[in-house]
Amino acid sequence: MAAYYHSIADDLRRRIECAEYVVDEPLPSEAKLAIRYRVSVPTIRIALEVLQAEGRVEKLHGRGNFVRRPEERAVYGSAGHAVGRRAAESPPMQVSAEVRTVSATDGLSALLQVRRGALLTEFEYVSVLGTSVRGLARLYVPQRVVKLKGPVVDPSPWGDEVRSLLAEAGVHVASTVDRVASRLPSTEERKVFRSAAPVLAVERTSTDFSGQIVEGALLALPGDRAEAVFTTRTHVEPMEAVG
Amino acid sequence: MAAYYHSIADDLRRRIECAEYVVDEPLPSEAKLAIRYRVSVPTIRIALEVLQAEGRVEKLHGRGNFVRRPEERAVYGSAGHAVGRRAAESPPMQVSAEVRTVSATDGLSALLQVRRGALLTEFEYVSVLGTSVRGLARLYVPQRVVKLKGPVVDPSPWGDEVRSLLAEAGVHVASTVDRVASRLPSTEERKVFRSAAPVLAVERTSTDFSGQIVEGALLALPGDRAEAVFTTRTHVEPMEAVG
DNA sequence: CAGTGGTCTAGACCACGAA
DNA sequence: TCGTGGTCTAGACCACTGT
Repeated sequence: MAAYYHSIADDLRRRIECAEYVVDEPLPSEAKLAIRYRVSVPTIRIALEVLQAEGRVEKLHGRGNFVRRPEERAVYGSAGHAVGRRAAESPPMQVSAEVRTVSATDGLSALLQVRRGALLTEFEYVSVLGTSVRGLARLYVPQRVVKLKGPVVDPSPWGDEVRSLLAEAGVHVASTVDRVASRLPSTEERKVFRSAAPVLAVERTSTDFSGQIVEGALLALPGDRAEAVFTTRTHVEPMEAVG
Repeated sequence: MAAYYHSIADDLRRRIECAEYVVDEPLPSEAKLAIRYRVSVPTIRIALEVLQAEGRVEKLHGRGNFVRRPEERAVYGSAGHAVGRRAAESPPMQVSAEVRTVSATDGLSALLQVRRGALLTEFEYVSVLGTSVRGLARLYVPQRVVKLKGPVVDPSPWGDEVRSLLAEAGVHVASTVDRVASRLPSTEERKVFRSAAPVLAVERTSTDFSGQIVEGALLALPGDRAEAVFTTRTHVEPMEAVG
């Protein structure tokens, strides 16, 4: 009943932790593993997908399945609130940003609670570590709220500049909500991430003190090479019924 | 280049959104879909996995692939800070809780920063909606910090009682860190969730004002039927470099 | 029992990367 | 060019569900 590919994944995981396979080196090819475990290649591939989703293996097309450390994943932290020891471990990434004006699609209109077609400033961030993409971030600010201008210089991985730009324009964020879900990558994401591993999808909205949504963001993180961290400080005084 | 299973997934998604397939009704069987799209069954299955991970389809062994609404997913909110409209939408779940004493394994010892073998009070929560499990939560409190006692009555889905018990014992949580990652389910989780969909894995630690870890938790949420939401309130005064 | 999805096989052919 | 992983086929057999 316990699928055989799980036994294989467990065995490979154990061998990786025993350093039988070296970090940043490829495992034996899928064909060889199939022979060793006396199963077909697709079965081996499913076992490797399990390890990939754990961040222990990175599949590189045409090269092999490389042993990785899950601790070296990139870290997304809410609204630039850098967090604890993990943040320090997150390796420095190369980030590129583009700014343009778009009009709200159905999805964006629901996220930002603006009418369909409303003008938005879009900030598109791509974070890269070495040759591997660690995150796609699209931030949106309704131009009704404020008309921000690019370009963004020296961008941070998750678009913290937008918050600074908002503050400079006199728009202050009071509260941010991050929704995190897991899904499989879209065609585009699969191409960019070069991976079919599950994606951490983050939907974020920031509101000002009047409750108006002043910023929204859609992030896609490759689940095998990134994670999300949130810090909540408990107030000393027990407080409010939220409303 | 764009895998054909993605086209099939896109087509099915569109038909679902056009209400060509009814919510809570099964799609045509995988065999029939394979004939309709002129592909083999495994290809159809991959397309359905995409929709499953989006929460649009629930696969039920021996019954069929049922159309679902992603909005009806259960919501995990950090440390019981119920959140916005989404929380209201999260349907009420049946929750069972067990309390026992365990000694720290390697993983728990790293999470809680206690020595291996240290005694811990474990709270195990299982949340169910109808017949579908929506979350597994294991909370740990080092007995060195305080020796809590069960049983827990009328448990909440994510173990908020533990926080209350801590407070009653004079232990106050100052800060909570949630790490969210995506992985494929373990053998056990696959059995409990009855699904091979990606799991949202949450590692949580709570510290008191002295920085000591007073509680830790490991949560597994079925990615196709649950999501995580975090709310961050921005302080009015721009503050500290965290360190 | 019949119909469904779950796992697995033993191939085929294509796309990618390095030499 | 050759070895790698990515996609897909056309089955087989098992497990689960409802009748």
